[in-house]
Amino acid sequence: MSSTVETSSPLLDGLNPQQREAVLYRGPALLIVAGAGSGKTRVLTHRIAGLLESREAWPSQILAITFTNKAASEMRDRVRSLVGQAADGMWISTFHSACVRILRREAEQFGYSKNFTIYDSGDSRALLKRIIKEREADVLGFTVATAASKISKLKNELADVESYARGANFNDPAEVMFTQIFRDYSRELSSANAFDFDDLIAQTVYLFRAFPHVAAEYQKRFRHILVDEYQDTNHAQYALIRELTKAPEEVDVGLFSSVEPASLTVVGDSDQSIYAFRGADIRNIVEFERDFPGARVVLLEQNYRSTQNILSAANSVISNNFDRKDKKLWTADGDGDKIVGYTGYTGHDEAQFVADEIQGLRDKGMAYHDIAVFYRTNSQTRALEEIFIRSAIPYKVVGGTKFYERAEIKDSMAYLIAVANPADTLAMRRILNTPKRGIGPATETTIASFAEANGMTFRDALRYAGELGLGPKVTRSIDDLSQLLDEASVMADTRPDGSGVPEVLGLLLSRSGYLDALRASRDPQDEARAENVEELLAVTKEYQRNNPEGVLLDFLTEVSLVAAADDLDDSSGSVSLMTLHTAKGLEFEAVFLTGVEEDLLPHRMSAGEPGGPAEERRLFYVGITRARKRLFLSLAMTRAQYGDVSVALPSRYLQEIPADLIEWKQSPGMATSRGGTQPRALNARRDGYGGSYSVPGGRPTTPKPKTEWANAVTGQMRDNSALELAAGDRIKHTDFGDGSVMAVTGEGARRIAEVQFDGAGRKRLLIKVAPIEKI
DNA sequence: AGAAATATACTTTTT
DNA sequence: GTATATTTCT
Repeated sequence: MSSTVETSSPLLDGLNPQQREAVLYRGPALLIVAGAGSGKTRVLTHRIAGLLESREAWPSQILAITFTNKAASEMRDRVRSLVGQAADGMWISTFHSACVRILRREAEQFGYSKNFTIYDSGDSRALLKRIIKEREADVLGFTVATAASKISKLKNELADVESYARGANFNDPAEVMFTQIFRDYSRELSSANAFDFDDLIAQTVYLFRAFPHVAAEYQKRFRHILVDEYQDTNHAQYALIRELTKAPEEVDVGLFSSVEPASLTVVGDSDQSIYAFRGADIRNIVEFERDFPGARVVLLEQNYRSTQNILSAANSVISNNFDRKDKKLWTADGDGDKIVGYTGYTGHDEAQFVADEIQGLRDKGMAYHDIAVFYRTNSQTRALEEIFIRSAIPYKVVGGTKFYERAEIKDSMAYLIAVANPADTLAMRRILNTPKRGIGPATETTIASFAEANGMTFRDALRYAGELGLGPKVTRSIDDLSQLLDEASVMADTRPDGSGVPEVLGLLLSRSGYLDALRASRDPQDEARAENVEELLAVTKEYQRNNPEGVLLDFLTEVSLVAAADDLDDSSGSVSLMTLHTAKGLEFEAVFLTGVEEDLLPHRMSAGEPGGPAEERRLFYVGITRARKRLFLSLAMTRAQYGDVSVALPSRYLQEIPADLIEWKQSPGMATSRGGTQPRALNARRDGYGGSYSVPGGRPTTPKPKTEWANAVTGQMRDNSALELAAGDRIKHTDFGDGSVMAVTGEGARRIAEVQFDGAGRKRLLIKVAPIEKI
């Protein structure tokens, strides 16, 4: 059944024995346990190239699933550089893109039409908001967020309304209500001819299970299925893979199935599982060998990315997670520089450190695009951006508040959706009175009830404006809009003079008066909005240039499925800022991991979740292992969040790194000073995790007294809560020198002094913990 | 209907 | 502090 072909080919050059085995093994199932930086992409691409080169598979028989579109195109490029044009017929895409592709082809099999549109989470939330309001479900404690996450969880478990209702407790009014919400939501989605993100996977599984002849087509077609980041697959994705790797059911009666199940290769690392909150089930990878009996397992532990110091830190952090197979990353390339640590006084101070170090790296010849700054939450970008702008460091925030979430962009997109998928009432309602054309809620209701009474869609009801008994002005507005949509639709379908998406959007934006309304507005923000809309026009042009054959629906699909990491441009010449989640799968010469504080990393929200702190530790591990040469860990003693300032403690994970790996430019020791005893002293032994903590009970070996973790050890800590300060006082700060107090605000532990320093400028200081004294 | 003013939550990570 | 929801006013 299985064999390992012994050959020597360029595809094997420079691979270590384990990598070679992973490339060469042939059999029904292969699990590659790939530690961070162990060359798994290389292994995957060489494996694919090997299959193509030896003619074991045609390109069209290969399905490779990656986590992001960027990873997909990278993989395609690398296979192409190995085998040339043969790479072109393969399916290399994300789970979601692959499912869209299948669903578009098969939609008509089960009551959808192939021009369905995709609801992003914002669309889902908007729909749920309306449903919850209509049902007055908020009195039972339902919010959009709770309903959305519950529905998402259910869909990821492949539950639908009926199966949920079967198990529901009808004596519980909340469960009855939720069933109704879920039912309304599903009904609205299907009547809008739309899928949400979770549907894309779940409905594909449903399609395969309900229509074995459809499933058989794909089971026969795909002979080799490869899945990257397998540790982050959820149950629905797992089920999809299971369906695809079943032996195709032979339709001809009485014949043996002559087609073997597809061969499955999965790559993953349970230590990098960071999407449990999204339904990822680590058991998928842990129990792979049980799921696929006879599976071969190959372990890749040699690391080709990072220095040994970085790897040692990563190993020692992750070893604190119990319930994992022991795995140690190692490199043959030497220790490298020490990890640099810094404790800022505030988030701004921390950002300043990052900016200064980036300039230092730059002076030594490192390019900006080789540097990345990571953080746990998106809101942490603000301080970084402010300082970066002031320091003239070019940067790009990857992901975050996205372009496509802006209202003006959603409006423009809604026009396109209304043309591509007239059944999508949500989009229709959005543009109905955008720009203002005198169609208010009352008119909207009239149209909706007319549509319902006559069994037509909302869109078609617009064609009967004259029969709604409305005023002449409103009737005229509706007519105009309806005609504009028809014209745009004809243009999109027939593409006169080679026109495409940009022309359709241009027509809609100009004839609807939307763009003019923005330009004519006296709200200064509308100028920026108009620019954003023009930016979207530019995006469509770019799209059409890259995809001359692409139609409106293709454009909409692509936009719906972009991942945060997709818009990362390697040649941009700027520093990349992103969340730790977005950073997965990427690598940089130098990495700054910021905000390494309790309540941030691990995030306070994770404390209650079972397995939360362990998942946060994996997140920290992922961040550390992105770095090739230099790693910087930073935190702040105080962090400003929405208005007020709170005291921050160093993350528990910091002490899990051996002390001799970190060189503190400014340690948390003098920074963590708090009043009273310390229930969570920095190097206190913690329940369950005895492991390695970085600070020995005695004196740290760091030379400067400033960098000692002194307070945690000696118990001497600063507590200035008794310090009286008023405007006009002179003070001395250990870092900033002498200065004058300009103002004191706040009360008790929150007292803040605004100080004009003679040498260091104006700072706001939290008096309780500031290293200051009156002079 | 629409704009302006005031109140009110909400802050984890994302395909 | 921000974005959104609700209100009040024109």
